[in-house]
Amino acid sequence: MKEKVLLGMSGGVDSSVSAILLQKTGYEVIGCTMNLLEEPNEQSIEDAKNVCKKLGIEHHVFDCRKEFRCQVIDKFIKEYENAKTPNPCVECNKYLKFGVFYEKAKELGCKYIATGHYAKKEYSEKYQQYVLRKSNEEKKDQTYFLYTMPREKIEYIIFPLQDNISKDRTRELAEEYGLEIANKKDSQEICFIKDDDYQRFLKENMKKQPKKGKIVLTTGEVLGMHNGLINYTIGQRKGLGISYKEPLYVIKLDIDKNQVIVGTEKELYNSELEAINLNWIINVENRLEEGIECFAKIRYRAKEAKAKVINENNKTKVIFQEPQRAITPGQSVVFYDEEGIVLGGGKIK
RNA sequence: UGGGCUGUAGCCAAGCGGUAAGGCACCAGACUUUGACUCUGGCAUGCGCUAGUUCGAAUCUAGCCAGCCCAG
Repeated sequence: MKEKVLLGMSGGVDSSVSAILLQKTGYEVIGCTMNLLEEPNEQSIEDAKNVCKKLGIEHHVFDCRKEFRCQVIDKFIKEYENAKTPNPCVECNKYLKFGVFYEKAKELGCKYIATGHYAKKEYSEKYQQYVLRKSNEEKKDQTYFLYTMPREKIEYIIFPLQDNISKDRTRELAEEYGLEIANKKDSQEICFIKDDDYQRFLKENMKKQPKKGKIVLTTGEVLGMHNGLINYTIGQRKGLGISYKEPLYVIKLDIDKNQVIVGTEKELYNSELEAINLNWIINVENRLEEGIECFAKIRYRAKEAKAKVINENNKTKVIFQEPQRAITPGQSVVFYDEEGIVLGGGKIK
């Protein structure tokens, strides 16, 4: 009997091609689209349905609006209220894909769940367990968003694209199989903000309105005014509206004084951070007292950097060999071993 | 009021007789399953104003205007 897989389908190229690949491998595929938004993207659902129809597989739409609202959107807003810079995609994977979606799969009698992520799952002899590993397509690798995956669930997730060499190849496959969405643009920006204007979104959805405050140079010199901390993030250069002899970047957001602290590029570098809300995929917690040597990545699209993760005074510190640029509270830090296997990750405090 | 200095794009600023560098800011695009960063491109027919000298003036001359400083 064929094993049943529940595949999350966004209506995009990656998840559609995933459906084909799963089917070819011999799974019984059930497609599903999670409806996350108050104003659903009908086109996405339609596209996913059409692909399923073409392949002759079942398709379901799950209403996940409530979970998405409270686990992703509300948290996103709250983080900004605390002068952090959240990454909603990380939360969405944690609560929706590995949470709601996984439960739905069980209800439908599926042993596995699958997504169109660019990431690898494999059994590791070294760790004697299933692991998450960086995709061969380094540029598209999405393991950064997936580190919250519970250790025991890894065995049951499938990334059909994992042996695929590239995004271009994915599109070729879509073309070969005659999928109409083969040339659909990659998704990007924040999915729940239609016009990509997250500042407007926050102003409309925050309880307290952002307050004006001072923009201060690291020397203490006041250079101008800002329209609310929500409009800024660490490392930001654009939108400061200040002219200076050299480019200025946001170094720090001071929530108590309601100030944006700016400085020069070299003031952006730091060798240390504190991580919270950690999730370890590989069981290395017992080595945290002595420190774990690994490669840490502080933002999507950043290069991993040699670092040591160590517990000190009940805090988890990450100490980098080379200072890192613009370490930003609210973003995630993800740890890899030398082979690109995800050890775990956490949030930057 | 006398003496000195300064006036180039939104800001800073080169230029010193040969046809307006650069930086910041801003705008557009690329990149991107978050926000940033980054990259590429755009951005003064005109140099406080008005005359003049010159083949040619932001550059020299005169007058005027504005700001700053020092004297009273």
